[in-house]
Amino acid sequence: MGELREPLSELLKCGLPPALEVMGERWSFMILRASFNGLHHFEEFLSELGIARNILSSRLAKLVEHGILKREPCADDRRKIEYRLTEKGFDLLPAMLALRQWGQKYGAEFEENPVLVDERDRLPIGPVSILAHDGRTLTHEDLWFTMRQNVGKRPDHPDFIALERMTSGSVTNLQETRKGAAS
Amino acid sequence: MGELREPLSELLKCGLPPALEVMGERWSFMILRASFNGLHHFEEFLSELGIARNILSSRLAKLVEHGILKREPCADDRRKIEYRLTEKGFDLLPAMLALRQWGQKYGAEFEENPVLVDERDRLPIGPVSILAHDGRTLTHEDLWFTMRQNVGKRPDHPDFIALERMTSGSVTNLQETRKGAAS
DNA sequence: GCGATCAGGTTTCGAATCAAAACCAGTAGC
DNA sequence: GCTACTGGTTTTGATTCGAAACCTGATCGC
Repeated sequence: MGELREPLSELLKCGLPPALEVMGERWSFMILRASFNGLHHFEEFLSELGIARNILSSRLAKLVEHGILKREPCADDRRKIEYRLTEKGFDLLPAMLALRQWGQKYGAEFEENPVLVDERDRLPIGPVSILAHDGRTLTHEDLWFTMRQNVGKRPDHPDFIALERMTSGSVTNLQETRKGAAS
Repeated sequence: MGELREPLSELLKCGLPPALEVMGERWSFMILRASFNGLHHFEEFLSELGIARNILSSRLAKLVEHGILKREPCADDRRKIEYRLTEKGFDLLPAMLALRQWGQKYGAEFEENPVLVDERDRLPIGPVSILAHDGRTLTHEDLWFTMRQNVGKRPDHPDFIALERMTSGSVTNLQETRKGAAS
């Protein structure tokens, strides 16, 4: 990703802070992982994760509040509550897997077992990847930032060069360029 | 992912806990994001992120300790210290982007600007994806768990059916099967 | 029906973590 | 040698975490 930068003033203005508000807290990802593994009940999470009771209670409440899990009383036994992933929750799978694969690559001394496979051919899945719009896989060296109105413009475009060389000082100019182009 | 489960006893035995040991702490992902954006110095992180001084200090130390950033004194001004991403740090990009895209999709009311593009055609990147070994993109509905020695076996294999129907009680049996097959 | 048990919580209280502010130690510039 | 800058540490209070005890509404056994 070279020396390019996002405008520093916009560092907080991206999807990361809202994502971290829920998933940045301790145990959130572990609870999510347990959910992906088919756990649905309070006491299951409690005994499998080794989390404290009150913390589990407040985490589940927060995950429900943010629409990642849904909470519904069991039909057959009304003492029980079912916690199930919503679509929004399932959408966290790439993030969870990417983190897990990274931890496996660098942190773990053991082999995972069982292993996640593609249902179709039952072969292990590949690494979670960053894709171009046409499906090529990209690395950090293939990525650049550009202002929205310059998407698709060739790198010899003046705004582009400005962006590649972006420093703290050049940000203001670029912001002005943006406003000018928009009006 | 249906009703299948990983053996519950192995819930803790995966890449997630080691990954969360570093990246699960508050600010770790924000510091990482700032690093991807070309910030290298203590005071830069401090003023851009709005993090407390002592916390930043201990987070940077931890990220360095875990080999995600490297810490080296500046050649020209020995008051300054440079924090730079290592290869291990760059490998967190898919996880960070997946989280960020999720936050953008569900949490943010604003459009991101600037936007991440593919260097080659300057078009915005696609979503971070789970890939099969042959490059097809997979959703959670395409994924199954299977024991390592059953990789590639057709779904009509007896162990496979056991796995698809896996419940808390059937885990023990499967573990026995595994041991039997290994010996 | 009634006591025992179970699921899913709250409450309480000590320990660890976070955050704001003040202080400190090497450079660097002049 | 004086001052400012960079990258810390220390101190102190607020927040969060965690273990254990307690509570409330089903369900079960009889």
